[in-house]
Amino acid sequence: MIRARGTRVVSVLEARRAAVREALHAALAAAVSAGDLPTVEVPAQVAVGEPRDRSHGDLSANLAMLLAGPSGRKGRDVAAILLRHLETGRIPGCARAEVAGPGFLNFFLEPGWLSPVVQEVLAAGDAYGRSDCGGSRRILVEFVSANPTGPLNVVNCRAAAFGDALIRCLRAIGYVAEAEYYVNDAGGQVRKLGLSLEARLRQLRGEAAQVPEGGYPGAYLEDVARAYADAHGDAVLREPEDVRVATLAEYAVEHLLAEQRAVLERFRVSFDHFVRETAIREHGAPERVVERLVQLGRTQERDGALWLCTKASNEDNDDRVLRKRDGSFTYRVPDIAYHAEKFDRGYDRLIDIYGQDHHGEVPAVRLALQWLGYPVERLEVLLTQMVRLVRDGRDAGRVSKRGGNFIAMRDFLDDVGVDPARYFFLMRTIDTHMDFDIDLARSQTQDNPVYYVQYAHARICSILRQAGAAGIPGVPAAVLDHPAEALLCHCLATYPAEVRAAAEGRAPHRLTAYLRTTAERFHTFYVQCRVIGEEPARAAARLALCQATRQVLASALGLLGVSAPERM
RNA sequence: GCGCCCGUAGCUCAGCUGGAUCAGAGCGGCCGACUUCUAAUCGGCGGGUCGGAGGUUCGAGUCCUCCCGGGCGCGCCA
Repeated sequence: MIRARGTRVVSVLEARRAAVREALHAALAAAVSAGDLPTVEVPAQVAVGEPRDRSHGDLSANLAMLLAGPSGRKGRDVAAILLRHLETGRIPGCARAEVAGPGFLNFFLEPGWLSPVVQEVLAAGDAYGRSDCGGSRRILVEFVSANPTGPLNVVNCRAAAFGDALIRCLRAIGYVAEAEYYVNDAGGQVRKLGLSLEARLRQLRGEAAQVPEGGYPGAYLEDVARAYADAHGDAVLREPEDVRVATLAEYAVEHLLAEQRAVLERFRVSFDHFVRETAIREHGAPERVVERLVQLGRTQERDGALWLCTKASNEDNDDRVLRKRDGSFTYRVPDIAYHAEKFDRGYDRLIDIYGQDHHGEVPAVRLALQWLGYPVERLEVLLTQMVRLVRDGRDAGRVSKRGGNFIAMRDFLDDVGVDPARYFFLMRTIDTHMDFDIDLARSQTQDNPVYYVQYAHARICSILRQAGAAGIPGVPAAVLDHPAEALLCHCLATYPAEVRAAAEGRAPHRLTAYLRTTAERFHTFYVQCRVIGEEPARAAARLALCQATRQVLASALGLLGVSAPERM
């Protein structure tokens, strides 16, 4: 490991890239002063990447192609000129460089040049892959936020896995990220919930009550009714209607919310804040939002209702009602007030994770917030696409929060297991309309990719146990120059960048791809390279590689909230 | 009709911030490998005009336009 500029640690990969970059700049200067190239502006971003195909070298630069336009020459010609002026001696361990393709300069380094990364990983320990890119900036991530009118389902499961993994990734790169759940515990739906519970309670007493039209007919309210009766009897039924409904609605909300929290906890998803709509309404925030929007001239009275004039903005395709004819607010008013309140709490960035079926509401909320003077550019709305259920190879109906066809998250976890469920959802981008094969999920034991990765971890643990018993030290006693070792080292070296990309790109699914590649390379290494029984220096070096690989696998799995078993 | 998302191998999906050395993985199919650190593994074979057509560029799966196909929204429901 090389220390440069104070305490900043530069990895062997970064250091070698920097050396290539510097050598290229020197070559360019030499070429210009020799008159081989016209004076050109040096591009700010000279990419020094790692080619996928190993026959293309270890590092690759696109500088010549960037200069092709400005210098009026072909990329290949510029590359040849640069190569002529290039002093490969400036790059440690550089055996040769060559021109390839449309003008790439490819650099071939000595075998095993990435070996030092093993010590970097082991020295950094759990901190390897973490960074302070976020600079302790505060991010609030709101997700799941399901209505407290029923159990969570598979769609919520997708959002939960994504939001939680994203938060873990953001924290890993130095953001102060907080998880928030917004509880819609007010409004017409909650009243209907109370009425539905009342019907169930009456049914318990043998009355011929019916769950009202537009209510919640799910069987789960029968359980809630029994729980209520056990705790409080049925005296509430003799109260006046408004007291009756409010009491039962509140009970149902608390009961269902507790169930939601329990299943989320089981799914390893925890929230820092549960913010309730009733709390937002309590001090008149919705009224103030409407007043200000009226004062700002962004509203219009029409047909007895108050409308937000969003259509004129070109960002929404219709105006939206704020206050209904009956005088009550639509759900979007407390929604706007809630977002205003989130801004007021002083976060540097707000992230909302919603289902695609709510995307139509986003423009109105954004516009209202913008008009109210909030910095909406700091609000990111991420939409998770729908999940299509497939059973017996056929469409088993779409899953939406409002559709009747859903699988409860609790049952889903019983079938599939937490690790596979999390991994399964995190393998795909949230933009994908994913097919969820119920049969495959049920049978997933060996086919699920999560086991492939976990197995690599368990295999390493087995080696570590036996090597420990054999007294083999894990130290860099030899250069790791076997092709399988080199590929594995490369995975270790790119891990920090991968974590950062996952966090900043809001794309934790990148880590599942990374894990697969790393596990695959370990399995290949396992078959091709033995640890125990090799001559001592090589055994020690390979053992260190195993330790470093285990550490990175465990770290990446941890960012996804998936366990890293020591035995399987 | 309008808005958002998607269209890549038989199936399910990757392909990072405005392109290059990007056509991939897994599963399924076929053939091989357990007396040595876990075979939940490894090696090999076959498989795609990247929905279509234009455009920008030295270069497009990736960017722009249009078209086709699918999903979801477009409630004084949330």
